[in-house]
Amino acid sequence: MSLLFCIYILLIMNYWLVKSEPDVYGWDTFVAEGGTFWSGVRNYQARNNLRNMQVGDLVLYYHSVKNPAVVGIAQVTRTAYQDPTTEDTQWVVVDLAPLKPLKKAITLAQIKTTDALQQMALLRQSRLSVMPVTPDEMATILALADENM
DNA sequence: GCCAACGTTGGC
DNA sequence: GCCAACGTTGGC
Repeated sequence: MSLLFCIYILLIMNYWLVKSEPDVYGWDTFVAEGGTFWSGVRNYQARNNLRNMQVGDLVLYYHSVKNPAVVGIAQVTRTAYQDPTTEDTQWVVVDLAPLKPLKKAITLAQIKTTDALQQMALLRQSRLSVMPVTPDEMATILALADENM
């Protein structure tokens, strides 16, 4: 890949966060399966976020309810298409594949006490299950997790 | 288990 | 269009 192309990819890349309960579909299961179609979203805002995902976008994988924390990074491998788990054509899924676990999981408690993360949708819209993450927020989380990507 | 937040449904 | 009732999510 040319340098210009790499720069272009970085500029158009978007960052996201998806929630899953570890007892329902945790990171380890996700890794064991090598990825999945992200089904079951039945909320318009979350659906719209799924529709805006592009192949290659990085997705923070968040465990909700039990030990709430960002635990890994996934990558979008296919853009939105009809959710195969319903006949209703208004719902979509994307394909996600695991990229890597975070060296250090970033707990919700930690996010709440980090100044640079106070504006995260995770804190402001607690019930949203698929949400955008800004490049600054992404960089902050990766730094906290000792990741240099 | 409790409760706050909030999206949806349905009566008017 | 408003709002009460209700169901779900998710933190604690």
